[in-house]
Amino acid sequence: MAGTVVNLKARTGQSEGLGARREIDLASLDFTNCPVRDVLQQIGGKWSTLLLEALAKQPYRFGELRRMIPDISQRMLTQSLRDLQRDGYIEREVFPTKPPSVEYRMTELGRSLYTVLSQLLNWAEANHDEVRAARLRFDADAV
Amino acid sequence: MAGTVVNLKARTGQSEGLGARREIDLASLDFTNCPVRDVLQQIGGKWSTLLLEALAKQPYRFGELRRMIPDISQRMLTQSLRDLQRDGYIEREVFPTKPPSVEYRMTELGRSLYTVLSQLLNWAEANHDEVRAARLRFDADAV
DNA sequence: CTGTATCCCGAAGGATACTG
DNA sequence: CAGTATCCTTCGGGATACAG
Repeated sequence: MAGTVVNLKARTGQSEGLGARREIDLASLDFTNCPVRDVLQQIGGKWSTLLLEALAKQPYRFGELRRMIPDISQRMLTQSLRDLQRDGYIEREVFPTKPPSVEYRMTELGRSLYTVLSQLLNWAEANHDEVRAARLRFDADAV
Repeated sequence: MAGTVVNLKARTGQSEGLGARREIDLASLDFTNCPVRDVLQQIGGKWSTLLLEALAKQPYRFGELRRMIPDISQRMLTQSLRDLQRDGYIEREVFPTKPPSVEYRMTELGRSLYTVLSQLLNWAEANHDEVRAARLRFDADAV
């Protein structure tokens, strides 16, 4: 089972020490190969999960996605799709039609991710009210 | 099952239309009550999952967390803990000792979240290599 | 239709100093 | 010990215009 302090150290790019006695070495913090952050940073983007949700259902073309998410800018749609493609979550196929058309579809890796990601999305939806209630309580106490 | 285009519309703060025929109303995009983004924004923070992982294991005091994550600034540690507390994921208890000590512990809501969140963290750890490989391939093709 | 290229702004986060 | 307060930098992301 993951999720212990050992993983914490892995997250900050450190190797685990010998015991609990030794203080951690502050130098040489790399951060570039923290697996969790490396993945979460991507799907933590403003539009990533939205696109994954859409493409999990079926392939879509650029313009279709654009219409489905009217408040995304063209720039961010392109960039988000590129990033998802770069990480191997989605594929891009160009059809050499008269006006060129491009279709995006989810890969197996993407589906694998979406399987666990959707659990989190469902949780968020299901517990949103409780979170909002907690916020109201907190803000009230803070006067 | 959630995670369809209907949810997409919910994410952007819209109510679902009557059918696929009608174009969505571009006006009145609220965004403040998009459940998924409302929750994901929090745990998408740079230190949130790290703190949740630590506190999922056991309660910790401020300084302990600080030592466990040496590259977090005091400012961000305070703020991240506050935010997690505000959303109801963790509790803060002050012990009126000589130098005051404060302990943070996970709530039931936090454990509930962490149950599904840890699945995602495990996935990230397990598939990190594949993601990195996909990136290398993408970057190579792009010349 | 599917993008690139620029410019720009606000929010996230780091460094440092000070406090009960 | 456990924070606040202030300043400053970086970066994600929006608006707009142009292009193949």
